[in-house]
Order: sequence, then structure tokens, then C-alpha cells
Amino acid sequence: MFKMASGLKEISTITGYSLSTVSRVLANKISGDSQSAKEILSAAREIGYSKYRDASPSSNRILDIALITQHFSEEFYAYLYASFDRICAKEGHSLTIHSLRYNKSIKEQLLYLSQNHDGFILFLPTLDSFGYRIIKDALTEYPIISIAPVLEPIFDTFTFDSYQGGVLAAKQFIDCGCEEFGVIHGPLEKWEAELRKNGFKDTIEREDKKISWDYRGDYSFESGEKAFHDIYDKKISQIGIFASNDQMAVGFIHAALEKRVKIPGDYFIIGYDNILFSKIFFPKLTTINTDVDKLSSEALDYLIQMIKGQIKIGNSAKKTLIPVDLVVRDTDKRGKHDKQN
Amino acid sequence: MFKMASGLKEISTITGYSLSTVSRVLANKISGDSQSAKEILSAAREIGYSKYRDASPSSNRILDIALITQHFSEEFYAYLYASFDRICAKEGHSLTIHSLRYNKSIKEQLLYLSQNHDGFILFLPTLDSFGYRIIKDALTEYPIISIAPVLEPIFDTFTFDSYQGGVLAAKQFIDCGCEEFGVIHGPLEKWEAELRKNGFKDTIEREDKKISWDYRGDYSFESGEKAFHDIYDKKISQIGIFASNDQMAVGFIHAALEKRVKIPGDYFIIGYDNILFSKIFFPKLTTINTDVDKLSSEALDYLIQMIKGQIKIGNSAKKTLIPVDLVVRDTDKRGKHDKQN
DNA sequence: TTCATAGTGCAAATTTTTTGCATAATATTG
DNA sequence: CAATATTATGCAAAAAATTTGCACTATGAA
Repeated sequence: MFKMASGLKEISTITGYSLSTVSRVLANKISGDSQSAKEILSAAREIGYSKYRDASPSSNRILDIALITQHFSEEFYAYLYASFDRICAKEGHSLTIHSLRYNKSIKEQLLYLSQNHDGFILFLPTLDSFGYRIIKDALTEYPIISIAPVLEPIFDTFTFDSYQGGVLAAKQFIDCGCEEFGVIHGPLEKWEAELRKNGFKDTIEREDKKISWDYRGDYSFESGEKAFHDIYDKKISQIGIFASNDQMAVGFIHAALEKRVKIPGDYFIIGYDNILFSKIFFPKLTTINTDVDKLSSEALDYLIQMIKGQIKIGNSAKKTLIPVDLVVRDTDKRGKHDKQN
Repeated sequence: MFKMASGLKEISTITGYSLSTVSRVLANKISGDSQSAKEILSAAREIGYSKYRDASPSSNRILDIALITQHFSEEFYAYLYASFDRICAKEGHSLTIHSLRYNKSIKEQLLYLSQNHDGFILFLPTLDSFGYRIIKDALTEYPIISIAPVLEPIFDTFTFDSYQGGVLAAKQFIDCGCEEFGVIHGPLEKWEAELRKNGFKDTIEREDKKISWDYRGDYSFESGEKAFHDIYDKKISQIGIFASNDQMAVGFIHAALEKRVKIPGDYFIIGYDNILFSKIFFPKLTTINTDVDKLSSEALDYLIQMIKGQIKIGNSAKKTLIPVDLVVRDTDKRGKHDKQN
């Protein structure tokens, strides 16, 4: 098996500093910004000397950050991981990705991970407040942020401004002279789906108009198809529809095309997410785009400040909303030949 | 900051065994299968006692396995991660995912990771033999397997049987009475794309027929569209086409439908990968399915045996091919109402 | 120039880990 | 079933690793 003697002696040999100096750096008795400290910390990390993690988080040493989630076989997850990794690499830190196991205690798993990492980014959309509470209590003083949308955050949270997404969709329809409005909801239990819809609804109502059709979907392609059949049977048309995600929007369009219904024309639709297929398939979907790199970058900067002690870990959890933007393609009122933005 | 005294003393207190016993377990002087060893190793892992990794890899302790790749924002990566994680969870081990950084020495990054992990699964499709050689030399004796398709593997390698995929596609067309055959290649530098095509070609030629049209794509949706325009301009039709991946197949179909060309009917097409959209869009794509769970499971079992010393780490690299299967949907000759399999 | 501060190495002090020895528990064999 | 290995265990001594007191050096501010 692969062996590597680890200890102060080895670090001392590698760096050329005496045992005492090495010891003091690792015990935080020498400022982490000094030349010696940098060399010693980097050597310590390299040989895997574990006590190094307690040392000088305020210094410029490489930080080990864990993104903690539950894997899901969806494009979005691949995007999220790639984005966080890219941003993390830019800052010179190291990112590892972990999926929580349901058959084991969450607390135990996180306690273990906290040994090898300097801070956590949580993305646990299915965890409830109770679960977050347990984590908070198990790891007081440990730097943790969350990027999952929740109503009452326990940790400082960075999420997309879903409400604003709904507002943008509504404004676009209104600007284009739409008179009728409809909504395809996401699943009830998803907090961000609720916000998307509310942003849309509130904006429409502020203009003294109202939502004349709605349908409760579950984010799936199939539920988008069903939504179309619902509205088609009701013989409603000439309506601007906001779907809570692109999959449902694409499902809606797909079902519509089979019935030779025109989009845009008979129906106008705006989705949410800007998935790969929304820009490939015809007609190209107008949608709300989320800038994942921006989320990663803000979240990471904040976490790093926390780790370095520049932000203290408190009990109140602040929420930061990352703006989203409208990508005008072909399915909103204006159609292909009259773009804006 | 979060603190946790670590040392034999603490482990001794937790488990109730004497310091000597704890020391001996961690130094492999007591068989890893004994009751005491299990308790001590598990406590050691929990408190993050680093030397525990040198101890008893042959025992039943939880193994920490690293999946090492370069993140990419594609559905497939999310699938791969989720699959490996699921299988790993089933075996009771822990998986972490890491993306290599290009601006830093690969050797250094892997040496660091080897400190905290018991073995590596490499998925580095863009790495050349030279790069693999460096890794092998830096980590002799360390358990590593690869799941990236290469011609001359340096590490024991598990990949899908791409060649067989091509064979299956060819057989399906032949069984359906196709007389003309075409291919949309993947990019030249991708070894598995070459295999897919060769399996198809060789099978066709064994029947004394030949490929009458081919097109070099790059795996993208757009190159599938271009492929259609190429064949359409050449006025070839009534031909069975094997695309090296689903994205190109879907692009081809999409372009064809815009020209009111019939699929199946004028063209028959089989893709490769079985991506989500291939089963959603109309016409539903006949394609080659890869069983990612099977790959994960075989690869992982093998790696675990390596870690436990049941398979010795040698210099010759063996290749294991995981079978693939044909998913008959609507775009091959038989069409919707006459399925087989 | 003088003083304060931070970093350094040596060697002594302290803490942590390993090991020799005696004994207990368990498995193996005739 | 007794006799004999084999393995696990704890205590205390030995060894190894880490920390700290002290003296000294370099650097920057007053």
C-alpha cells in the first residue's frame, strides 16, 4: 500500500524550517501570512497532515470546500457542479462533492466531512427545517451556507430570485399587449415554484388583469403535455402562459404541435430555467435564465469570508437573491422576427 | 472554530479499549476483522484520525473512494455521479467526486487526494497515455481503475462495449430488411465513437453489403442537422442510418421534420446513449442503451477487491467491456406498431 | 539610534504513541 | 475433552512526536 510518513519532522525536512517553527505555525502561533507559514501550510496539506486544518484559516492557504447535496440524474446538477468547481478553481481552492445517504444519520455524515473540509455549501432541496436545525446544532461555529430555496432559512442562503423571474415573464406578456394570462404551476411542495408563480400573478394583478387559466403540473414533460390538453379542451386560446419550468413548457409545445396549433400565435409561452433543449428545439423557447456562475461566485465568496473569520457565524440567517433574466426567443408574443433584449 | 481533540486517547475513551489496543489496531497488529478493530476503526474515522487510513484495508471498515473526472455540464455526468453514488451507498462505502484542475499538476492533485481516500475511479476521457503514465508512476501500489475508453489502457479499465452497440444497430437494420446503410460518425479523437462505427460497419460488410453514405459529425445537435442536409441534398433515401450518439440523431430528425420528410419511412435511424429526450420526443428514437449502474457496480466491486488486497496491482491493464442493449422505439425500420425485444 | 514586534532555532519539558511482558480469551488438534 | 496454539488485551516502560521557555535575529516604527 502507498505509504507516506507524516509528521512535523517530514514537514521540517521539506521546508527547511525547524521543528519548533513548524509546530508553531500549525498551532497558529505565527501569523498565517508570513512566508514560512505559507510554505509550511502548503507542505502540511500536501503530505496530508491532518492538524493543518485547525491552523490559520485566515491565511491564504488552499481551502477545502464541500458541496453537499443528493445526486440527481438531471442536467441541472451537472451544471451546478461544473459551475461551482470552475469558480472554486478560479479562487485557487479545492472543491469536493458529496451526496448524503438517507440510510445513515445526516449528523454523523456531516460531522465526518467537517473533519476534512473547511466549510460546506448545502444544496438539499428536500430537507425540512427540522433537518436543517439538526445540522445547525451539530455544527455550531462551523462555516456553512445553503443554496436551496426555503421559506425560513436556518443558514445564510443564496438562491435565484424566482419571484423576479415571474415578474419578468408577466411584464414581457404585458409589454407585448397580451390580454389573457395563464399559469402552469410547479409542484406544491417546491417553494421556488410558488415564488415563480406569485411573481407572475402579482404583476398581472397590479395591472388590474387576472389569471384566467391555471394548471397544476409536477415539473415533468408529461405534465406539460397534460396542461395543453386541458386548455385545448377548454377552447381557450390567445393567451400568454407562464410555465414554472422549461420541461413543462416544452411538453406543452410538443402536445400543441401535434394538434397543429400555432405557437406563437394561438398560444404564447415563457418557461423557466433555460435548459439546453429550450434553445435547440423549434420553436425556440422564450425563458427565464438563471446565471449559475453568479450564484456560485457570490455564495463561494461569502463562504470563504466566513471561513477566514471575516464574517461571524451567527444565528440569524440572511437571504441573498441572485437576479435572473429573460431570454427572448420565439414563443412569447413578439415571435421570431421582432426580438428585444 | 469547530474543535475536536483527536488522538488515541480519545478513541480509547470512546471505545473503552486501552491505549495499547487502539494503537495496535491502527498499526495493523490486530486483525481487522475482530470486534475491537471494527469499533476502533469506526471511531477513528469518525473523529478524523488520519492514520486510520493505513490500517486494515482488508477489514470491513468504510472505504473512502474518489471519483476523479473533469466536470462537464451534461446530463451524462449527472447520471454517472448519481449511479456511482447509489452503488457505493449500497455497499456501505463513501464516495466523493473531484474535478482535476488544468492549471495545476495532475500528479500533485492526485497525491493529495490519495491521502484521504482508499482508491480512485478515473474518468478522464481527454487524458492521453502520457498523462496516465505519469499518474501510474506517481501512485504505484495505490488502487486505481479507469472507466474512460482508451485504446491502450494503463489502468484496469471498465467501459461500455461500444463495438457491440454498433453491431446491434446493424443487426436490427438487417433484420428489418434494410438494403442501404449510412453512418453519422462521432468526432475523430473519441475512441469510443470509432468503435461504435466499426461495429456497425463490420457487421454490414460481413453480410456483403456496404455503407453507402457517411458524415463526420462532432456529437452536437447541430452536426446532426447538417448531416441531414448533406444526405437530403444528395437525394439518398430509404436508408438505415446509425448515429454515434443521440444528440446527432435527434438533430437529424429535427431537420428532417422541417422538410416534411418521414422518419421512419424515408429514413430510418438508430442513435446511441438513450438520453432523456430520446424517449420523450416524437418520433421516439430507437437507440443503444448503456446500463450505467452495471458499469458502476462492476467497476466498484473490482476496485474494492483491489483495495482489500484481493487483487494485486500489476502492470498489465485488463479491459472489461460492459454489454449494451438495443432499445427499439419508433425510428428504426419496423416503426411504432411492430416492436420486438 | 532606540524600541517594539514578529520570527527563529536549540534544548528541555510535555504529550502521544509504541512495545515488552504477563495474562486472558478463543480456536485448533489429537 | 484436555492439551496446545493463536490471538487479543492491559499495564507500565520505552520511544517518538510535539510543544514551549529562552535567547537571539531581523525588520519596521518612533
